[in-house]
Amino acid sequence: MFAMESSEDELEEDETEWKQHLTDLPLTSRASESSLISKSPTPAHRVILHFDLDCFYAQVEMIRNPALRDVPLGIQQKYIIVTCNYVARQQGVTKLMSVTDAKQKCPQLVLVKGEDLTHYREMSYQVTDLLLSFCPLVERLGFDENFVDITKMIENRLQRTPEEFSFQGHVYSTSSEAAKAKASVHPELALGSHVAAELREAIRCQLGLTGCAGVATSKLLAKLVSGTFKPNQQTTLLPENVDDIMGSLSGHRKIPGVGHQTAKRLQALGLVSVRDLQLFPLTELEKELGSPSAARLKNLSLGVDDSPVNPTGAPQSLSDEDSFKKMSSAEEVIDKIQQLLTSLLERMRKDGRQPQTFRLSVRKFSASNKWYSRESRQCPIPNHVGHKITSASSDDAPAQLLTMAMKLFSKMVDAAAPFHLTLINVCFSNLQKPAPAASARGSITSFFSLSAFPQNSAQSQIVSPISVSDHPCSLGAMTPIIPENTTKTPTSRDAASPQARPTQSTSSVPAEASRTLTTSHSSTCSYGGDADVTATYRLPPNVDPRVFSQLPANLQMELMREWEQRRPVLKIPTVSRKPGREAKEKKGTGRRCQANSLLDYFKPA
DNA sequence: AAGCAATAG
DNA sequence: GGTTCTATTGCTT
Repeated sequence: MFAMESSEDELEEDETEWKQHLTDLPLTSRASESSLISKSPTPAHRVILHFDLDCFYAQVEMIRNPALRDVPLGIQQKYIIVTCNYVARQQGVTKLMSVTDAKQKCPQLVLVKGEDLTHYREMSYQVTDLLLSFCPLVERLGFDENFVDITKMIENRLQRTPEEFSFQGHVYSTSSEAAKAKASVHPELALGSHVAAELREAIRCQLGLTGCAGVATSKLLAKLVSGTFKPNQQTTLLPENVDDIMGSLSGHRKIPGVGHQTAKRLQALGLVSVRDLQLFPLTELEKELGSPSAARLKNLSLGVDDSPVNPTGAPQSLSDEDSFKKMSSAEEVIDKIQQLLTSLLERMRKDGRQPQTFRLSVRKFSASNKWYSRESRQCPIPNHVGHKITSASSDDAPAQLLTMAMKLFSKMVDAAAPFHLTLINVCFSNLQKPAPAASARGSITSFFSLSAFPQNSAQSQIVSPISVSDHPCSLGAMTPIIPENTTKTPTSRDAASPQARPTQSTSSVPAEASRTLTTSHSSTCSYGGDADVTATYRLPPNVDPRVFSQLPANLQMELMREWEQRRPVLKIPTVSRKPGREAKEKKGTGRRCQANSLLDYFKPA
């Protein structure tokens, strides 16, 4: 906030020298041009949308309790206001302000506790899913932002109806009069602005949320431009104004990807403004940051970003954490880990996937090094334990995980000596897709869910999205909330049908399935490469070979790969336990006894 | 595979 | 900047 203002005088002298280097820089990436297998070489002009919900947590709470609409509202986590509504902002409350300061600024401020992210997380995924129902290329950034690559959609629509558009919303640094003339120069962006407006309207009428959107040719530019008019507005950036918007940034720290550490290193080189970075010789920058980072950063400073919108899919890890002033006793630690595990296990069970690794993190207090330092230890989750997490019947998963947690804990903290923790985090990662149901119906269902998620970006691009104006929301007469669509759209990804992240291996599941899939599946049986596949591989005992052979070949391979993965490769002995101790823990004779045995971890060695 | 640093909202 | 409660990516071993 108090970053030094750039003193351009010092740097002025060398500018001409630097400018020469500047001309050597490729202004666009040529990477895709040399690709031999390029089904779709990245088009010259992409259309990227960035969506950013207004004060997201506050909006969610105002939906849950409409009485909060017109009062100054702050969302409180521990002793800080993490966000607040616009009524509160008018009275001087800001993000990340301490509760004390906020109350002083605004005595009538209403506070809602926001440490439990459940509702925010759920609403966040509803927004992403809604966007996914229009277009398969959606990338999440935190809980309240999404990128959408609508290039294909725009191309299709422009070919079909080459109608003339003006812009919806603002156009960066150009008057509405001038914008009208620009619409024919940049029809993709003009159309993009209309798509952005319709998607914002869909989010508003189906979910009740408002937000900003940015329309541009890259993620970088879409994100930078989306915030220029707030709240609940949108703006489009034209290519001719790229230099303007980059120059408008108050410093290189404002470039997405330049965090505190990078900013410090740049400042050590005498660089403060974005312009400084643009003019600094790449070779010099490489010495400080390494070649790939330097090139990327320099391009970003010039407003050049060819990074793709990577479909996010289901989360790669689930974690739960709590922070506190001081935790220094064994009993507290055990109790806290138990609490965290309980809620994390419930989330894990709803997700349906099976975690393969478990991590425990702590933050230790140290007066000198108040700095952000966490330590963590992780371990594989033995197969039998992993299964108990999802198959809800078994009740002793918590106990086993607690035991594992305490083993990990003892690797970080010598509990025999005094300790002072300020945070504990538990995390499941390496999440594996659940085994598909064995019945025919189950297999068909999993066909739906496997195909419903974009498997990779190249394939997904082929999807011809429904026209935005076909969406129920824009038909006006439709009731909100439930899209009247077909069977299972990606919109309905939920606890019942979690989607694992798209695998990297190229699956040939037809991408059109995500949109054009209807109830008629007469064709699916025609693939039948039955004898070959079923003969060469062993199917799990609960799978009917006849049903399996009727599945499309690509799905068969998908399933085989999964089963290969989860086959009892071997017991991983990393959590080695002594037989005696294990026996003692297994009989859950009660919480008291359990805790007592766990306290062993705190005894002197 | 493990652990951490950096970045993000 | 760091607070909070997450989540991702990339580096290093």
